[in-house]
Amino acid sequence: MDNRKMVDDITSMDEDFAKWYTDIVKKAELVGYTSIKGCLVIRPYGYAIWENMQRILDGMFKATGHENVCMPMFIPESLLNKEKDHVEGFAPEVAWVTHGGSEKLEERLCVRPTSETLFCEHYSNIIHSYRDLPKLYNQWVSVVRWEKTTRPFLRSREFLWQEGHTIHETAAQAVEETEKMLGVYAKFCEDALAMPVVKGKKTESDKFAGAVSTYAIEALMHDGKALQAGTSHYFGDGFARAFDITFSDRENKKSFPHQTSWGVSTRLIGGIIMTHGDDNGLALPPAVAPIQAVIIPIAAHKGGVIEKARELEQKLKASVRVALDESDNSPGWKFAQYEMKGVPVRIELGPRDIENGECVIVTRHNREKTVVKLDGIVQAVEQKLREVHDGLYKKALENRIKRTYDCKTTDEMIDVMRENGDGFIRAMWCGSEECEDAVKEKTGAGSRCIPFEQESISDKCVCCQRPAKTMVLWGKAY
RNA sequence: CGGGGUGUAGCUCAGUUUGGUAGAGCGCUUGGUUCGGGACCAAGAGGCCGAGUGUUCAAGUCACUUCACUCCGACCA
Repeated sequence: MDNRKMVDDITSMDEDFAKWYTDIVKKAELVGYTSIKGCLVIRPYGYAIWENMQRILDGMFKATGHENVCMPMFIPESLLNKEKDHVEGFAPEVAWVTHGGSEKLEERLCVRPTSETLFCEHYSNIIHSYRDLPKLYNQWVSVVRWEKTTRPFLRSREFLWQEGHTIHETAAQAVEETEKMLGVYAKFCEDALAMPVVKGKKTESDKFAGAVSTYAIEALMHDGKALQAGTSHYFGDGFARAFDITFSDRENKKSFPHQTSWGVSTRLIGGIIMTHGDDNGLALPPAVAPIQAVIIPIAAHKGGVIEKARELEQKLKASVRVALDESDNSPGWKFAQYEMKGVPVRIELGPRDIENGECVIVTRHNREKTVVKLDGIVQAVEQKLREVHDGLYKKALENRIKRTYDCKTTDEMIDVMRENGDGFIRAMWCGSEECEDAVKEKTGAGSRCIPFEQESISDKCVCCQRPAKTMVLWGKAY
């Protein structure tokens, strides 16, 4: 394997990970800046990744019985104010519309930071009987949160996402939905994005504004920082009471329904970059890569090369997202270019290969070269795509395992992080908010989640040494 | 929101200290030679020096304001 760095205008990730990240999003043509802080152009290559993610996720939502809808982008202030915790959580970061044309509005409108309130207003209009339940809705929209610090994909002021909103007859059904959708997200991250995640529950202080409980999937990035990759919330009947959503139940009594919401966003693209990328650029998981395989003709001016390359392209087209680069850039330039863009598989085809009835296949994540017969090219490329997915997943999982540490005291946490850099720390917790805050204060690592898969590291709290209740996953977060 | 850094050609940057006709490399265009890891030669195009106000005979350069990007914190899902 050849690990030389082939692209010298990307900052090395070991030297400056943050700079490396911004270099990648610019050089791989994922985003462009605009004159509004934190509002980005998602360029065709970046958007194509999102479209692939959407297509796969949308299929999973449909398969679990959900319907797509679309709510307005404005929320009247009075509507946002109806649920106390919710408005307190979101008010500091909403953008307001105060004028229509030159007329000042009677009531200002906020640009949706999330759409719970709109869904609730709608539910109150359409739900009357237990026969109207459940409603399993989802929408693909953008939302606005006026963030102070912005970073492409990871934290922007406007971002694309999907938000699922469901409403159920019983609490048990809503809890089941919350857990089911978290599972869908975890499966998507692992099967489509090759990104291993930890499923867990958020602590009280960290849950969504207005939720009874919040579940999340947490991923560990290459630099040891955690990324919340998706969330799923159980609301109980709190929103229903605040918005007066009622139905006649099976005993003909007035009853409050139970709700959930869940979302993932373009932030996942940031997660892909920081999970799989290296000093040569992006490395995209095949399932979402806009181009899965690129054909590079060698000595394209020589007789028969271009014709053979086009023939190959046609053959692959049926089952692979394939591109043929006929530009007159040098082969070396193209190698570097497509590596930077993270294309999983490269096919080199030159006069020598054609003579032998073969071609060279190179996989992005490890740069391994394989010579294959042109006869079996389709199967060979499909096989290589699976290898890239598995290779990316394995590499990411190994990074997480290597960077996950068990600690019994906060001093141990500090030492571990100083010696090894950031990562996940598994440590016990007594359940008090004071200790949660103190750990963050002392170590810089906050609570990421209470993993579903519990293990007893110790019987005492990592902070106060009183009896521990649960194991918590701690880490520095994006 | 606090602290640092940066805005000059499409990109990366020099020029600012000491005010005096706008620079380089890469990229781009045209033609030719090349082609198995970022090729070479020749000719060309390309700028309201982030925006605004001020000082000055004269501002990329000095002062103030503002916007954006970026890093570190705080906040945040």
